[in-house]
Amino acid sequence: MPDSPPARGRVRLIDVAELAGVTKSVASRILSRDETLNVRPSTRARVLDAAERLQYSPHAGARALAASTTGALSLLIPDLTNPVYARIARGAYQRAHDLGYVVLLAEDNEETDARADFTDLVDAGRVDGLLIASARQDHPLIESGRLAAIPHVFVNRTVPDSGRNVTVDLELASRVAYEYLHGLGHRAVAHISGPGGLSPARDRERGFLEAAARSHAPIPHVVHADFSEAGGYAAVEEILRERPDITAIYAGTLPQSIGALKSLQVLGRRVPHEVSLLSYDDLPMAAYLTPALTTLELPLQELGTAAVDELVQQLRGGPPRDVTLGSHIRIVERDSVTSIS
Amino acid sequence: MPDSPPARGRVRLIDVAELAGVTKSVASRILSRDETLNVRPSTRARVLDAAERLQYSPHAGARALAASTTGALSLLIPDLTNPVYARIARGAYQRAHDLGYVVLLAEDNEETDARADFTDLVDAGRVDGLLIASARQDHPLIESGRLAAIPHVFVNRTVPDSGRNVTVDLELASRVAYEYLHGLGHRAVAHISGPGGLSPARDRERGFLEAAARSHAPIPHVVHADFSEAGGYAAVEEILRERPDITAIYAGTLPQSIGALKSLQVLGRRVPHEVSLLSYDDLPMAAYLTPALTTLELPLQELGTAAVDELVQQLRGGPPRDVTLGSHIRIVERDSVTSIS
DNA sequence: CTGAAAGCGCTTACAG
DNA sequence: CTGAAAGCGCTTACAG
Repeated sequence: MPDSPPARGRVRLIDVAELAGVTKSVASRILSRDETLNVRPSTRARVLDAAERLQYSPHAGARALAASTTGALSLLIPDLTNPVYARIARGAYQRAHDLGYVVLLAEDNEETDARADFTDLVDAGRVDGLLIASARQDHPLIESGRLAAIPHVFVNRTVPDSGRNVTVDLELASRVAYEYLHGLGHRAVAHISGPGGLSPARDRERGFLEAAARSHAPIPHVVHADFSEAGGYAAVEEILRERPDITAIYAGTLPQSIGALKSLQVLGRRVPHEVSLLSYDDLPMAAYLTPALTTLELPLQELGTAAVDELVQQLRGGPPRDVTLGSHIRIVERDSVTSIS
Repeated sequence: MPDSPPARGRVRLIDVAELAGVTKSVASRILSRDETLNVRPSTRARVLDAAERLQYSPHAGARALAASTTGALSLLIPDLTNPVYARIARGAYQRAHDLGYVVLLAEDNEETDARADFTDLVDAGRVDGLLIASARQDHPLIESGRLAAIPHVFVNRTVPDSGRNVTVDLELASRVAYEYLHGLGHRAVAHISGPGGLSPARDRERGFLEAAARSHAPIPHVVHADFSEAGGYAAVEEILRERPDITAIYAGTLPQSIGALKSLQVLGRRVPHEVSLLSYDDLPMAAYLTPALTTLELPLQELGTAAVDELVQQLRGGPPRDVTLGSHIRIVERDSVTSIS
């Protein structure tokens, strides 16, 4: 018959220590998997067993105070409604969990107060490190220099010279995109990029242009637009006004593609027979649009995973470094792209 | 010339106390806005000023230990990629921030380990309360009884007899939907509901059926399907097979609507001329589909706000209660619904 | 109106 | 191989 658990309140380290017949010190070291510790196997077993029976879970705050380590990471994303980030987040959650960390997700964009988030999470000592996927130009956190105080990585964006960018090889991805279109005979192609100088957009754009140059093909027509349906819609209007000869469009995000599709339809250009549309990033929805979208599939979950790996390496004293993911990039062929006959 | 901040490490309560020339006790009480405290206004001002100058931010862990209060709430959502939850989350974040809480978002579904999340967040003492929007049947947390230990509310779902459900009035919403279709002359209508007995789906369905009964109209044909594009696609196939006379369909989620649209098109039924499609929940994307989707707009952000309000009331000692949001429900008319001529 | 002191639940040198 | 003790940064009765 097992001992009855403590009458009320949380079970503390002292409770498991007493159940196991040791002191807090030993119990603590055993439970935190201190490798340098030499204990009799039977003692270890008793402690582990006691913790199990009492369902012991250490108080995060107490541990944070004593060891100045929280076991938490924060993931800052620019837009909760964007599925791209949801998938990065999943990869991050899962890996963090496996490594014994919990990840706290926060939305961080122009409407949101980055300073406040930072205070609530970092200054308040709730997290050990930051995964920053919030693609803002001149991000206030970067400019303020406050990031220096805490380990961090940039995910899916690149901050020049930071030496801690974890990204998909967007140039490679865009090259794959270009060469796919080129291989189908398209020469008059356009690209719907992002607004201003956001790094993912910039990299996609550069890769696309370079691939065209490498093929000695005409320079693609690039249009800057919001990462939204409305952005894609307006971009297509502009493209067709200035370059009515365009036969293929490469859009930077799925919402842009949806807007582009609509615009093409309103303007009476049939997809793919008159204009082919290739979308960046694959999602289930792409298969259900009309026509079903041909897309570029990217290793987003892996991106989240890699970002956590890098951050945890830093927490363990390793140096920050850039990581670029180049595999798992492929075209998912559906009905929105066809060859030039 | 201002005093220089402490040389290194975090600034602590004792630092601001010393700068202000008082003890930690007083500083603590002033900074935590203890209403029962009588201090000379000048003392209060000195302390507040010192905290400001030193950029003092209390250590969350230390506070959690001493006061057993964390200032954090956790929002559990079933699917990060679903924009419905993103909008609830936004409402929640914003209100929580205004009330001095931080909200920690976590994805909680079948693939995820709810027990682990609970341990990491609740047992570890990282949060004061839970906002549970994860619409799972027989949720392990509910069954285990572990929720009894922590204040919580259910958001956008209803757990019978829990007395702490914060929801949009889905029956009302579905009644609005039904009456809209009915008013346009539709009598042979179908509803794409959710899988099994999930509470939001059940409530939508009931409201829709009741509205039909109240109008002495034929009973709508109800089909159960996954909350996904594939679910909507399959549902339409089934509907048209069994009830080829249907003139209008009411879909429970936007992804279902996208799948339904595709299915209708593949089966050669023109929308809206042969079949009208009304979608639950409005998002920017709806306007860019073809045809643009007529939708039911819901107060999702308000739902997040209300949920936080209720949870915080509980934290302040108030009793849990059910809250139903009935306003801000309206039809956004676009091109996927037309009248019976 | 303000201060001294205990205590929240841990970790971690330091002893033995 | 194990224990005693200090200390992390707060809050909160309790005194005065």
